[in-house]
Amino acid sequence: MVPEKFLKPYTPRDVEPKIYQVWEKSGFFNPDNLPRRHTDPYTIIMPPPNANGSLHAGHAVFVTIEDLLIRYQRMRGKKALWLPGADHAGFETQVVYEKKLEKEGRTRFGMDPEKLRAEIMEFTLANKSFMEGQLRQLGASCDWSREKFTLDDDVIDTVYDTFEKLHADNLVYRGKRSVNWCTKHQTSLSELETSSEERVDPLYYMKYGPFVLATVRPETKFGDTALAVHPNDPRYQEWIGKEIKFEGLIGPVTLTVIADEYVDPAFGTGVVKITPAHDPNDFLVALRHNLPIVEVVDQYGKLNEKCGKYAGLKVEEARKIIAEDLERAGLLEKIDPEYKHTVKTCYKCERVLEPRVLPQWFVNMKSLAQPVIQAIERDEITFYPEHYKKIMLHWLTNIEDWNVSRQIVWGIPIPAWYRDDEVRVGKEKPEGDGWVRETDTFDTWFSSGQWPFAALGYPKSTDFKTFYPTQVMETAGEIIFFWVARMLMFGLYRTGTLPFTTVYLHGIVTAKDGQKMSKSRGNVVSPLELSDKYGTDALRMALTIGNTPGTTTALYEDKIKAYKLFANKIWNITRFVLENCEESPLEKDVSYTETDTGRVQELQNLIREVTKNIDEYRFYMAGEKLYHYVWHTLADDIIEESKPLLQGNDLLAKNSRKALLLEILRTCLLLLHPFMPFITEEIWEHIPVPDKKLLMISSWPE
RNA sequence: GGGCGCUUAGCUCAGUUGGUAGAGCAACUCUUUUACACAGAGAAGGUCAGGGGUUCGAAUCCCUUAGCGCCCACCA
Repeated sequence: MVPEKFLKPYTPRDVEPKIYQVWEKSGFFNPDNLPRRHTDPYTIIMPPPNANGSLHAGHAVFVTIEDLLIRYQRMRGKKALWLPGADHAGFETQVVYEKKLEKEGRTRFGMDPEKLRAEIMEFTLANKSFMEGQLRQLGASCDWSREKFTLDDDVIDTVYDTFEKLHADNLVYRGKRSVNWCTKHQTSLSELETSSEERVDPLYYMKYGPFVLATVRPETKFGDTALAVHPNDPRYQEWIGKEIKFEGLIGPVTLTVIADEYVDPAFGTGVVKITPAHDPNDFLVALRHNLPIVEVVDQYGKLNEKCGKYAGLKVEEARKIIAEDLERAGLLEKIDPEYKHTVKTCYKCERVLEPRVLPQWFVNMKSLAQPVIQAIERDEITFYPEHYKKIMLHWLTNIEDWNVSRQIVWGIPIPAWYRDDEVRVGKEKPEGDGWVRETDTFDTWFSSGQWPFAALGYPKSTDFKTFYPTQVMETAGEIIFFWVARMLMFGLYRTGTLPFTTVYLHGIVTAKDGQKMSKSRGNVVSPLELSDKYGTDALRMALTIGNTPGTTTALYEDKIKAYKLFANKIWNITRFVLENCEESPLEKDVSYTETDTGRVQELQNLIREVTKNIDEYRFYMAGEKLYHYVWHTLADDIIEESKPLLQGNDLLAKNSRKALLLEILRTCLLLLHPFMPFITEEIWEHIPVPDKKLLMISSWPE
């Protein structure tokens, strides 16, 4: 009897949640529970989604690809572990939460840090559990029993150990450096967390005593601590080392003229005012020449008390007013009104960042990068797509020290203590009185960068010994520097072994018009809604086929609809096979006709091609081949030619064909399972299979 | 200022080491034949951005031009 459900179109809603429960109850997501044949470990560490909202299309891509890999390897007999996680996502989450506070008419500033932290924790944990449900809906066959959160105690301990080791190795230091400060978010940011924006601003030529010099920021002049010229500039030789005195806007000014290679004689007049507190280049000059650092812009982007009557003005207002006053005082020679330059902005709020000199923690990256550069040059890491190798090498080669201090509460507190001029690193308060704990937290990527070994319980756990290094890191190309590069460096630094040897980078998912999905454009599609509407299998196929590594992929409903039809096609093929082959003898008792032998060979070619394509990370091609075979070979040709055979009188041909149809269907389900796990498992339950077990742990066809 | 990617059928994109151009969707014609109308059969559609070169042969390799997009970069 053909089950009644096959007489109706396929309805994913009735099937998917039920099937996921079957899988989860089976325990086979946990590699420890897999049958004995699963010996060699195969590990993927899931990029932990930020627990501050819903899963988006990009998450659906990683679930699709990583689940495909894991299911494939599990079927091939690997001891497959896909380790799920959730990321507290420091600054990102804090920004999301601040927006929520704003909507409620509240603000984080002035809030008790402990209370704020507790509130964000509650928010994050709620999102985390919500997202876990969504990952299940997308069919993720990950081992929930091993799920990690980036704020788990053991993870924090590992992060602290790394920090202490870096400190002991002189690879981390606390120093006053020029950092990128966001006046809205009230924190410093790393170089990667900045964007740049091209601007057209006036370039002011100001008179400084005997000199004229060009600047776009006249408002920082009160923080000047020197003037600089190029050491070989013939125009200014006599001034080098001399002091100049002149009357400024708020009183007399005395500045020494220094010589530094940094000055470009061809720009402006060849004379630069050095304002170390508010310009990163000037800061470096100040370090070389031991210049004082005078802060005149405060943390809110306002001029401070050192600016006389201009105190309290915002930078932008001050600039205009000061330019006018300079003009009136005859101190402005000219203005170039259309000077093109770029400014650094906060990648979250797009406000112009203020360079500020603050005591912060920095990681010396050059020595961490060096061994990774060598490993990449020796091709110990394979990148998909290939050209990321070059991009990675370029970035690692030009890497700078990394500011890991953030002035936000939502993060792992930096384990450091201060007393007068003393600095101690460690989780516990040092002996003695007067120690004050650091209030800054780590850049979230500092801990994320340690995720592969931290999540596996380095150094003591057996999981670490069994599952590290992992096989492949699959993630978004846009976080290659933020995350992938740091994992390689920290992984090698802490464990002596690269955390993975294959990096697969998928591209951004866009809307059909190729535009990036964003709330403001209103073109965001929710993968969960699409899954509800068309089924997860269809969504996953749409995200697999036509999706090549490193390039953007357009996701739109028509495409998903096509794969919903494909699911239905498989459903109806099954119905045909069940209706016709119920009393089929087993293959071993049947000898195939010549035609059917040809069909078996054709099927074997398919197996070979699909296997090869998956092994070589061409999932889109494997998926397309399967789609094409199932629809246009199996359904259109084989089933059509079977009809007269099955109704005819040639018993040998009939039995051969029945056995063939069943074999093809079984093989297709096996091959399709990593792509469309739900419908294949559901059908598997209803067709005759010798020694049947769950499809998810059945053997991949050879 | 460097670096990278893309440009193939109306739309979205494949095309693995060079061997007579592919898929899905859309549009067209026919067909309700007991797996499926969430279907089938058939036809149509491209000088593979332009130009040059290597080769017996190039969408595929090299050079070049143009358009689009991205990343990196401390010049006031």
